[in-house]
Amino acid sequence: MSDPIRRSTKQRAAIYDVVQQLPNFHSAQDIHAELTQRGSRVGLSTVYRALSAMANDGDVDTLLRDDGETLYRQCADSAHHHHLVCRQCGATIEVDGPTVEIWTQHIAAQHDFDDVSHTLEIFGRCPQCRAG
Amino acid sequence: MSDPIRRSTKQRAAIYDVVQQLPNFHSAQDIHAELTQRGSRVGLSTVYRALSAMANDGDVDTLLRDDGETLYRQCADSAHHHHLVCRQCGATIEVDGPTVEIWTQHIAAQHDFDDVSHTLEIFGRCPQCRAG
DNA sequence: AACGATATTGACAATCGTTTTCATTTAGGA
DNA sequence: TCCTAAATGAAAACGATTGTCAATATCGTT
Ligand SMILES: [Zn+2]
Ligand SMILES: [Zn+2]
Ligand SMILES: [Zn+2]
Ligand SMILES: [Zn+2]
Repeated sequence: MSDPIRRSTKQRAAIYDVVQQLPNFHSAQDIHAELTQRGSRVGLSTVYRALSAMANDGDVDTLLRDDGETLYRQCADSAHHHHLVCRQCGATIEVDGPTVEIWTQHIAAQHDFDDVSHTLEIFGRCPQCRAG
Repeated sequence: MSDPIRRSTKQRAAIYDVVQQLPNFHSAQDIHAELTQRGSRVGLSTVYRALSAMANDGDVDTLLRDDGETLYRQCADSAHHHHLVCRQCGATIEVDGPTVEIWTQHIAAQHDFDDVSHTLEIFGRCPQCRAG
């Protein structure tokens, strides 16, 4: 019933470092490629496992791409927030919307829904990409 | 360059009917199974193609599940709206949030983002499921 | 009604992200 | 050091979706 004791490994440390250092959202395979690039030979399965765990623990944010691929990112803000993401270059800005949070609560209460959560992402084209 | 002329077929009509009649969100495979159940022998590829086209034309709404599977639904409101979805039974309520719409515009403008869109879904447990 | 160009279908294979398997390795407490 | 369970990774399995392509069906034209 209780979760197994978690041991610290070279691999997880390496994965953590990469996620920490990469800007914006990246796929598990991206991160695995980056690790390989850096000479860290870590199995792809391990990368998937580590990222899932980190996301589960709330240590990293996840973003579901239109095609279903999951992207991971280490955000500055550990509290609940959302993202404004450039569709073209992936530039990501963390945004906060107290009003939206309240609104979702309202809607849920209004329909007598329980145990509420929500997903919200804003997509667009950043100034750099518009200029380029 | 121009799109090919679209011809109407038995298969697409059958798919359309099923989507029209099924409540809530369902996967392409769900819909294919329902068609088979009804005795309509339609290829799975055709179901995928038809649903993609319908979604593309804005005739049906789509919802990305956590695991990346795409769900389709025929909504009553053809205009832009969002959903309050029961995590357990899939019961879906269409909701409107003018405030949220304005807020996303604000955020985008504030960061000089262009060509803005957004995704927003609310998940929870409906009263029926709480009772059950 | 028959024709012909081409849009559509569907069985099947291929793709691709992700998960599982399981034998081997490793972390960390005794 | 020793032991046990956690962790790894190579490879296979998985599952949703897409591509292939020969056969079929639609629809404007004759
Ligand atoms: Zn950009
Ligand atoms: Zn929120
Ligand atoms: Zn429910
Ligand atoms: Zn909206």
